[in-house]
Amino acid sequence: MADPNQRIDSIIKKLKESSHKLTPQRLAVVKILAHSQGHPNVEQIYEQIKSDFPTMSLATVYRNVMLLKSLGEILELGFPDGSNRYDGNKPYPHPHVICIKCKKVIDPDLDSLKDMTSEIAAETGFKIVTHRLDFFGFCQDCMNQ
Amino acid sequence: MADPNQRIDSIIKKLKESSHKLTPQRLAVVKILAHSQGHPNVEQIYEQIKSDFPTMSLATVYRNVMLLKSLGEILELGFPDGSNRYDGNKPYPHPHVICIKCKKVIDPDLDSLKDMTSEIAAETGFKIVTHRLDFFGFCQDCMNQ
DNA sequence: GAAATAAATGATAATGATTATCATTTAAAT
DNA sequence: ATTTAAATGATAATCATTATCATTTATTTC
Repeated sequence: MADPNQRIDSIIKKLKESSHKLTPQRLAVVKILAHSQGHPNVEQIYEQIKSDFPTMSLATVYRNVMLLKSLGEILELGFPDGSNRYDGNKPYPHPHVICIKCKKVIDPDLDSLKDMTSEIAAETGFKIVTHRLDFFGFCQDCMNQ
Repeated sequence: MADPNQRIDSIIKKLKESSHKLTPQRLAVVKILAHSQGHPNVEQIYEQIKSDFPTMSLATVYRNVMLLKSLGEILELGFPDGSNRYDGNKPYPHPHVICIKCKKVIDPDLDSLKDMTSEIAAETGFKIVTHRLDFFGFCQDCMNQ
């Protein structure tokens, strides 16, 4: 994965460039997302921060996650079941594999991922902006139970 | 697309097999989904039925759409923005192209759609059950404005 | 470093899509 | 025609997210 400190620095730079203030609450959200592996949701980010920052408000987590998303620094993963998870490491479209049971989300390597986007654009006349490719199933841990 | 009458017959058969009653309300929902091209949402199904069936309840549309989904006769498309649309013609995973502006959803032909599922299963150890492949952009109509 | 100010925060209310509840109605079996 | 389990209509409850607003604070300016 991307080096967390590098990610943190680059996000802080983006925040300053867009003249946003660097509050302790904001920095806490940035740090968690830059270090995250498991694609956390807002509630998980909130709980993690609250343990050493008890005055943190859930609304503030929502606001900062929204801001980082609008700056293009994190990727929002809205899933078919309505849940939202966030990827602070690779803020660009990439495939995901989701366990239907334990809800873990992983980033697979996919060699055969051709440039389907250009084929779609040619066939439909759309100007394609982004895409989603998600596989749903059961992980090995959940199958062994 | 699949022949609507064929779809209606096959859905009715499924309903009878699973001993569900065939009410006028239920049949209206089935007919609209079997004839639909544009991947309607629940509200659109409801509005369309209400015009010649004014006592129709929104809750009944939700219930029947849910039932048809659980019988595997329609495909629910939950999108990242939280919206839900339904495909009554091809109730199996297939790619979609979505216009971000006018929200139209079309089913493209995609030659290069390899069997990525087996590659993912091999790499991750997951037992893959389903997948989603969606492209988001602007359709030609919306670009010409 | 103190004052000024626009932005951020915390607490909570509002929203909107979906689901649950429950009394009444109805499809289909007997 | 009678019976009964299922379906319906109306509406309340839910839950994640967004909006509101008074208060606090990071950063700029002197």
